Amino acid sequence: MGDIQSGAQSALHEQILEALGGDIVCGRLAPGARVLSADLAARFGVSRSAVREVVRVLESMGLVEVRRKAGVEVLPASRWDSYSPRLIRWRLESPQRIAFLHSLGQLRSAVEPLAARLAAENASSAQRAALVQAVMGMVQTARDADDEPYLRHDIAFHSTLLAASGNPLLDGLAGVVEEVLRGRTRHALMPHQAEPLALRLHQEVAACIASGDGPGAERAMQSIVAEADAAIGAIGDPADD
Amino acid sequence: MGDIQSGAQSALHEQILEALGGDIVCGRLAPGARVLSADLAARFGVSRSAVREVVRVLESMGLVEVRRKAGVEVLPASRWDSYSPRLIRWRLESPQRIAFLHSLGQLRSAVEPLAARLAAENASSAQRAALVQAVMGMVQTARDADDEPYLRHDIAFHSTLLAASGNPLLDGLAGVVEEVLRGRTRHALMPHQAEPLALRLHQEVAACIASGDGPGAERAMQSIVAEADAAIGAIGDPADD
DNA sequence: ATCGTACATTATGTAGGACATATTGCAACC
DNA sequence: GGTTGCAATATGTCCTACATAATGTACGAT
Repeated sequence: MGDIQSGAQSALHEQILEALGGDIVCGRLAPGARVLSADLAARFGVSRSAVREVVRVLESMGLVEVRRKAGVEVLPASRWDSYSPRLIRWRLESPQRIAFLHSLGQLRSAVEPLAARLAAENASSAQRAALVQAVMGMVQTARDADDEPYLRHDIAFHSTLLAASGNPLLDGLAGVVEEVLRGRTRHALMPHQAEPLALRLHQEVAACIASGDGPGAERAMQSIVAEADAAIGAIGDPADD
Repeated sequence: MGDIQSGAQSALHEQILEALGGDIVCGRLAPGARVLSADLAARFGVSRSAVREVVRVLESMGLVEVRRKAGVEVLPASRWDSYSPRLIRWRLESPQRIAFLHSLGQLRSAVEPLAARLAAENASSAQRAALVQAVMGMVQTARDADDEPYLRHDIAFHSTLLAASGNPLLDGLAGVVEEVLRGRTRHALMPHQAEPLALRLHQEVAACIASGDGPGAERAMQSIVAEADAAIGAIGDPADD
């Protein structure tokens, strides 16, 4: 809420988008609430042009609906299109973050094993090498698993795997998975040291894909996602800031 | 391309969004291409404001990136966020429609069986009843499976099932699945009469969910998606308009 | 001749006013 | 009391003006 800081020059609509979107996703603007775009302009201290662009984007994400004469109406969560990376990020910043991470975990448990099997069949040799490389990077940085370098290798692993599936829709989930991994680290849901089991499973997936063992890759990836979801539960449940 | 028809009043930006988005997704505007927003305004015969709103939405979907002084740049498909219902629709209208439907089929083969199992565990009694109801509607309209009433029941079945999973992210795929079913009908990829096997499988899923049989629902749903994907291949491959 | 830097050009970012238009809600009338 | 019509209002669109930042070029130095 409140005014927009005039620190970062330009990207004004970006800031307003973040503010408004965050307000809606976190529930500070409840579904059914109506706001007049003129009021928004006044509240944020910007022109109507800027507000209109923001509202258009929110509308395209299904967060709001704009009705002539009635202002913009906040829509219920069921109408949001949940796979916009921005929306994912907002949800990971909302108080219901833990529940949402579990939903993401369930989705990954269905999608990533399939992607692993397809990757074992379709990956290019460069991609197979990149997967092995990523795992090596994870092992080398495992002592600080809650730090940026480990995160980067983890992201590279999963992104490469999804891309290697050869299915553009599975690849399209790379951004979502990345937000999950980032959110997990950012919100201190990662152990300081990487789980040895997790590392071993990542190695196995990479090895199976390298050798073209689809079912093996699928099984190992199932274990990865199950382990990850369990870890969030263990850490996240007590300390629910 | 060309000018915007002045027939439909208002919703101007909507029309431009459809035109521009379609051009990009169908490849008429190739990735890497740069357009000046002033040129766009001139081409469509509208003001810069309208174009700006459209460009913002396209940017939020990852279709374009706007660079100061360099105009808007069309991004490669890997950058698009693939799950926007609009984007799905555009892709189903593009020449690569058949390939995309197979990608969607793979995704559904991972997601919908999981959703069916979860639905068997979590569905409300109203949802269980709605599923049975939807299947009954499909049976009754099965003689014109390529027609609107059958389509409506089919959509109701899958949407209800995804919602009943209790996972908002799976529910979030309802729009995607709906576009698949609609696209399949619109582009004449449905048989005139419904496959008896498909009907029987839908009945089995509904029955399993009604009785709380998760694994059974999962298996039957696997068969549904496999059958659907096979059907598209059979019809779509020869007649690839 | 090539590289680096400084500047002018240029297209976007933002603001704000103007008019058109559709929807809402009230009021009058049947 | 229900229906029709009118007026108020907020959005849709357009236009103009100025600020700003990035690009590409030209100049100078090495």
